Amino acid sequence: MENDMGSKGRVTIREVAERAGVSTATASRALSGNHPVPPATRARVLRAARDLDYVANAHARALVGGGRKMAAVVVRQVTSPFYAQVAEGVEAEAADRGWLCVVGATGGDAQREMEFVQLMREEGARLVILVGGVVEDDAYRERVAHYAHALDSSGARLVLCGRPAPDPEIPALVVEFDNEAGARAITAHLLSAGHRGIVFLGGLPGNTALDARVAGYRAALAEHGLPPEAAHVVDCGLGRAAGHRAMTELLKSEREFTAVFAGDDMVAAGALRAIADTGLRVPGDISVVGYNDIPLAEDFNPPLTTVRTPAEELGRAAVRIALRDPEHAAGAHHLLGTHIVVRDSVGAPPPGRAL
Amino acid sequence: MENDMGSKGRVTIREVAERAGVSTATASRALSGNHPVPPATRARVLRAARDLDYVANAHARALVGGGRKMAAVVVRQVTSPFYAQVAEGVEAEAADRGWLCVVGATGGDAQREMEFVQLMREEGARLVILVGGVVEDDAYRERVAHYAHALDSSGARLVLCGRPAPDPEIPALVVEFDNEAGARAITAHLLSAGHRGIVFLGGLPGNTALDARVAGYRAALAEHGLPPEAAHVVDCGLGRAAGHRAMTELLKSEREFTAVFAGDDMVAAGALRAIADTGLRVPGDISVVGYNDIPLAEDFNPPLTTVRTPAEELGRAAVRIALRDPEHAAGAHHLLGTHIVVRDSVGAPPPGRAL
DNA sequence: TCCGGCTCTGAAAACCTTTACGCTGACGCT
DNA sequence: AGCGTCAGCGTAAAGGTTTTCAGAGCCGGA
Repeated sequence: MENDMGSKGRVTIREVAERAGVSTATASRALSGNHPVPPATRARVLRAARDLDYVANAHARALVGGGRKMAAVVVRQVTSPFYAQVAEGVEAEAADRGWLCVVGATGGDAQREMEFVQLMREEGARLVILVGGVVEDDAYRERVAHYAHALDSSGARLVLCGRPAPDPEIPALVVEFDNEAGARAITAHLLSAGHRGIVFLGGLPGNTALDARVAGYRAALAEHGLPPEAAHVVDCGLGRAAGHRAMTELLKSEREFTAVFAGDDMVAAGALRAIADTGLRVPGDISVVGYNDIPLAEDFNPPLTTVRTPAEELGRAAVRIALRDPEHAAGAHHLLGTHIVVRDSVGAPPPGRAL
Repeated sequence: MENDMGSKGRVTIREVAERAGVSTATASRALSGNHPVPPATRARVLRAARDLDYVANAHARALVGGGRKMAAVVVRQVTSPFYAQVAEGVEAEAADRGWLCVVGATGGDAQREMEFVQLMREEGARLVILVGGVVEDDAYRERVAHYAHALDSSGARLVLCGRPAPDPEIPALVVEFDNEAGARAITAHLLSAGHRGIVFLGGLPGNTALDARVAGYRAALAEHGLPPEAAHVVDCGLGRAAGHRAMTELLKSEREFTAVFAGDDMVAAGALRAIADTGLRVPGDISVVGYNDIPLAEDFNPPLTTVRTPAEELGRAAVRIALRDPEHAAGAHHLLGTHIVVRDSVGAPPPGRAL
């Protein structure tokens, strides 16, 4: 810093070595600490590097080292609170190990997902984390199988967060929440508050995460001795807008219900607004629960009772598990637990409308 | 893909060249399209590359090419809705040009910020975007000056989003919202609704973004002929928790007021909750406005009147501007406009408490 | 005294791609 | 026929680091 090199190119290890009066080999060893070097020499090299403001060239390093400490996390969009939390977890766990974390947003487009994975292969990422549920069709299965084999052949690991592996034999690792258990728990919560007419808002057939929640919802109803017809699933998909639209429809329909189980908190946000728009009260007239416990869920109107899925922990777990069992992990399936958090959006069903 | 190489190492351009019956130079030219090559040869090379599932090694490419198309965006935390939007904008604009985008989260720690910038220098990032207001002390000025010179000397660009350049001469570019104008506009909105007792919740002296909002707030009051004492700034800083705490304090104090101008939407979220906790109504008893218009602001209770700062556009603008004027940009200062969005959290002051 | 082994260090290879340079052969013009 | 031009393509160098291999010097033990 004191003698800033006005020259254009970066300072290389050769110049550091020269200044310290050693060879590049010794300089490299002193700088990387990879191989023992006598303290005096080491100090000289470090001093020279500091004087010249030397920064190692990560590309040269990666070129010889074969790969690099880099993790990639790909989500639908960064602005979704849930995905953002997962990404933050990945970033944090990566940073803890000195790894770099790059994030890609696909906007839900398979094409962009493929391009991004390809880019990561070129960049030599050693860990690719695909997060977010998805509808599992043939195109999906083929795509993921391709990723898995391609990454595996270059020594990288693939982890699927909340989305299924197309085949247990594939060299990929699955880490997700136990959606069925979570959904069962929160449905039971509604049931024990006295609700019998509970509709599930936000189904998306083929999306494994949502399908699991629907399964948990049905299971809870069955456990309470309700007939299968008691279940009513509105397949409106996710997002605030979808929730608002579907809830508005639902309120205009003939359907009798006293509680809504939203597929995730954003759907719940839309549903709450739709309910408020018609002048009904939550939880006085209708109870609402969500899923995921996004950071602002407690600021909804009213504060939302929901299922807490520790998203940041999901991200951390993904990299931790992937890096822990380098060999054994392929095909493994990890389930993370959830718990419900009770706020103010659930009450007893209104006397007049109890079924 | 059809003949998957079971070998460990990646397929190199040599193998592709060999299979296509050309030299590596020709293969490189055909693959990169950087130099004209007869269609027949080109097709043979592309075919070979596809057969072998060849992926270029980005490191080797960057090594010889000197640098790489990579942008870095560093924020306090990815889970903050505002920062997430900015990051998404950067990612989108970068992706549009085939650039890679890496994000770093500092948690507000200067140490981690420095480490991350250092890492970006090693990685050869050509664009580093520091986003988020910050208290401008000597340590900050020195740090940023160091970043700017260090990055500049290796041909990379530094842009500061919503934070000040320590010195107009420094090789950095500033892109931010016109905080003063936005704050003045929304304060005027409260004034024209009849409010005279307006407190600003969320000051953070030294933080230039907040200071500018406070300045706009004071300016609007002055323009309406109110004495300087009419201004009351609570320096509680940002975040939902801070807003909740400060609002609770404020309600217990002697201070007379009918409206609250929260430093950002998260502070407003906390304030709204604190107000609801005491049984007061918004906007019946107190009006509240926020700043930033985060995606969930319309789901607050009540939907929040706030200032829309197009955060994604800020991110896009940062990379667009930085890449547009490669040379001329140093020291430039760009201001982005904002506008207020009116929802339901502002009403007339209650008759009994109007000042 | 001699030798085995140990520590420290340097030369050079390897990593993979791009590109400057130069060669060959074909074609057209004079 | 001779020459200039140019397309097409290969050789080799360059880019910065790590790591292997081997040499040099030294110490202790026999």
